[in-house]
Amino acid sequence: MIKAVKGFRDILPQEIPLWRRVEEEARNLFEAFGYSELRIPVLEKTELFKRSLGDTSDIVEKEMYTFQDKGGDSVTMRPEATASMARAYLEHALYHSDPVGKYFFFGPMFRHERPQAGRLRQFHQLDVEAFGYLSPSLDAEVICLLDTLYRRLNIRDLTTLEINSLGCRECRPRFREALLEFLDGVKEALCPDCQRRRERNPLRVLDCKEKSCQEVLQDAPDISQHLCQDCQEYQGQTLAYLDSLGVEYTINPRLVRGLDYYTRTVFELTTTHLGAQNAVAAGGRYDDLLKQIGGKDIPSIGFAVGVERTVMLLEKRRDLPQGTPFHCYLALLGGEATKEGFNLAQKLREKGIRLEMNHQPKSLKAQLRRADKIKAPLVIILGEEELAKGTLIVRNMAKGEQEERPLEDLEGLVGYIKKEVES
RNA sequence: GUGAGUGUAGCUCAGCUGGUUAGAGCACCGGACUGUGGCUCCGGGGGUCAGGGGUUCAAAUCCCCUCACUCACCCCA
Repeated sequence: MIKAVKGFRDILPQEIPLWRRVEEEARNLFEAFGYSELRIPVLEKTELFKRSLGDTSDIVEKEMYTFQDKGGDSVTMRPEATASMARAYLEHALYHSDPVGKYFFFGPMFRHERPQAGRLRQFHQLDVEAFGYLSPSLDAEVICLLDTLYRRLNIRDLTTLEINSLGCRECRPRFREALLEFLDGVKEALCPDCQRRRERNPLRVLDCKEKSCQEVLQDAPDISQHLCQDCQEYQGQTLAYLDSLGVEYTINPRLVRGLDYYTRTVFELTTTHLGAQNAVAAGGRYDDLLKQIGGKDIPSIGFAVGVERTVMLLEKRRDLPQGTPFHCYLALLGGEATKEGFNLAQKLREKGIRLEMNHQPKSLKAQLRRADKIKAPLVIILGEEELAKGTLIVRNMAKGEQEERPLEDLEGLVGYIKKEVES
């Protein structure tokens, strides 16, 4: 049997209500905060991701779905949305019509990783980007948006918000130097992974999970001590805005993000409820990215929400939303009644009744059993007897009562069904 | 890419140190109740025991290989 590709999965009907809950809550909230939906393509030129994520990042080095299209171009299925959003923003010169561009996106991302709990090769992100302003109140607003989303979803208490500043193009390199110097002195004591990180992305050594590394790092330089005056003030103001809103967060000077393009404010929403994958949403400021991919020098900030992981948190709650219920089930007995019922079903559906009908010659018992299974509150019974009399039976399943009504009175029937379903 | 674990019905699993027709619960279909659901009782369909090879009189069970899935490392949402 042909099965789905590894790391790619179906989202079955019973899971859909939770997905819709997340999507709808997010859309409403994003729009309330002034963001417009912008839909980006699945495929981009490979170059876009190489330039934005950095050549040495794991995503670019080994996780991208990259191939040659028929024209010979190297193209890549997007592993994240920010680069594409920035590209679209620049390509359409949206900065001409408005100094600040606030956009959101929802869709699948692709990374060729080994799947495990909370990690798939095709996964979904909700993505929020604000292009144009370098302003602490904007940073605080973006973080507050994320905080509000999880409070609305009633899972904020399952998460922790961590914030840090990575510095700007002035002070970040200086910190990097200081860190490299320190790591050079202790390199023997580092785990093999950190030996490698030291070469490729030294900041990443800071959040190594290895206990021995964390001990060695006790005396590592602290980024907050290396921030320039501007960055320090910027972070101070951002945090002050968050404090004034009462957003709960912790400052984590060891928080570094995996992607190269981040500057200044970075943040992560993590959880301990999802196995080894603890990041639920994450983002930060990327003031140099737009220039890096060949555009104008426009400061920006954004974040991405892992939808599967968020849905998994929602599943921790017992108040799961149900799917859309039916109004009624149409049970039919006999060939003539089936023909008549087929037309009746369409008439009722045109009137807005959510109706499922029987399609196979089955006993009334079997049809009622199915009506019960799909939780239809009402069953319309139309058999040869009713047809002969020009009537039909409407049965209220919860009450176990039923009444006979004239077949011709469609308006009356619709009104009756709606009234019964309400009660 | 590395490591570990697990593969028996649609789902969750039992099947002891090899022993005859491979089981249960749930789900599905039907009957008891010829046209009235849920509860109960009874019955039914559904399995190349992941695949291949080996050991043996005999393999779901032991050995080897392959594949798949899961978890973890790595990385990240």
